[in-house]
Amino acid sequence: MRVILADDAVLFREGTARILIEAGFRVTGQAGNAAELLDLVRRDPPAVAVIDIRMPPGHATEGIDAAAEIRRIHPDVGLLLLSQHVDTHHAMRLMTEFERGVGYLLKDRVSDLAGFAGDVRRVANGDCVIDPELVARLVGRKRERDPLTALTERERSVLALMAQGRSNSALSTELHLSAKTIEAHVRSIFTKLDLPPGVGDHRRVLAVLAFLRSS
Amino acid sequence: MRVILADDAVLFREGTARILIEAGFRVTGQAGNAAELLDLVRRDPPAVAVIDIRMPPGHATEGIDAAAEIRRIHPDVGLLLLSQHVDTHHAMRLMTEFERGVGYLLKDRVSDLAGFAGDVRRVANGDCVIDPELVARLVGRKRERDPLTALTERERSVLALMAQGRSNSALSTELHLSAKTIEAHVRSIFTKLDLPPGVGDHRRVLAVLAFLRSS
DNA sequence: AGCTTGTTGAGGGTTAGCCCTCATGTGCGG
DNA sequence: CCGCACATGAGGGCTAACCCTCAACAAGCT
Repeated sequence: MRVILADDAVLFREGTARILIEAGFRVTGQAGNAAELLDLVRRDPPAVAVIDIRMPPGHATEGIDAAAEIRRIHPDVGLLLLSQHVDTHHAMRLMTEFERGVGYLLKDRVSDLAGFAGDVRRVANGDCVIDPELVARLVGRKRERDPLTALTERERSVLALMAQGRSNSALSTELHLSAKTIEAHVRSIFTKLDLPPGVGDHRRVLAVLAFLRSS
Repeated sequence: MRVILADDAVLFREGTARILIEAGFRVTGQAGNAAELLDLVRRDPPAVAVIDIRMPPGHATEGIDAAAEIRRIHPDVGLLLLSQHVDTHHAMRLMTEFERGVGYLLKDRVSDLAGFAGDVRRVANGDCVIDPELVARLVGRKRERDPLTALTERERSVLALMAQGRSNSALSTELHLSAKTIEAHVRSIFTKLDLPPGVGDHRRVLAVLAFLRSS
């Protein structure tokens, strides 16, 4: 069974390649970023692609985006997404966008090589595989609302940059939006995070704190 | 050359083991936590131990602590510490506590397997190896330890309240000081935390982030 | 077609929080 | 006594970030 690996962390990617080879897979390619991954898949579609969610250049969702593109051009390629951290947003997106042949595992929680190889095969065969802790989180998350779930994708991007201590001007430049648009998003974030104006509050800092608590 | 690996992330550890075996090392043991690591080293001291800094149970500094213990009981065992993130505190501790036969590399920045194997050998041979980015950071950091140590007691109080998302007005009320005094302290905090005015920076948020990182 | 949501952004107005200079008083150490 | 650090705070000036209303377009759903 042919597999392609995508992860910018060389040590991890090369190590995983060797593990999969030992388990009987044929690693037909390795990519360090999303563009290389798409190239490799177009050239020679594997049974399954094992993809790190965060890859260059932005280290945000390039892995998932590439996975979506792969699903579009090659619907039969299984997609196993690996992540360093629990992220229910990514998991939710995966579960809703992909109906079959998809997996989402945490790098640090793969405790058994044979099990891992089995998961890769299952995904290649069209099954869905998801880390059990994520299942629990998703179920548990239904009740307890993460305030950040109320934010749109764009708003979350804006807030992530705010949380890096970026100014509105920097956000405007980095997201290629006008200052007015940034202000509109910031205001919406405050509203959705239930941060009304208060004499004693520094709402931007409070929004950043909410973001950090959620990550 | 004999090597022991310690990392609770099975996928990473097993993959790294295979890479080292291919490079000619003999992996005489693998540990998932610090206690197992110490057991293995005591039983059969290797030439070098490759250790993840963060391991169970606390995922804080168990790797370094175990390394210190190994250096105590087997001073000739090389110690290569691996970390997921740049952390100059850990690096500083390593450089001060261990004079030779020590290395500190970032998992995500190992870009070349042969180079990695070479680093492992160098550490086993008593050399010191450190990620170049960390060198740069350390050089820049020589002067400052924890940035917050430069702050006066009063400034730390002010910053703590800022980090709760409080406004200057609230600080003024809660600390029974004038608005002008609050401003003076905030300005001093920015200066001491080396946060000069920058078009792209939101300095208050950056100061809060520095506080949170330090806590 | 109508409605809703999300994205983008303009116009106009306000102010909290920043910036600078200057100053006083206290405590400590040489 | 002098110098320094810390704490406090005044006067004055500036602007990034906030606030509001309004609007256009696209996509998805009924």
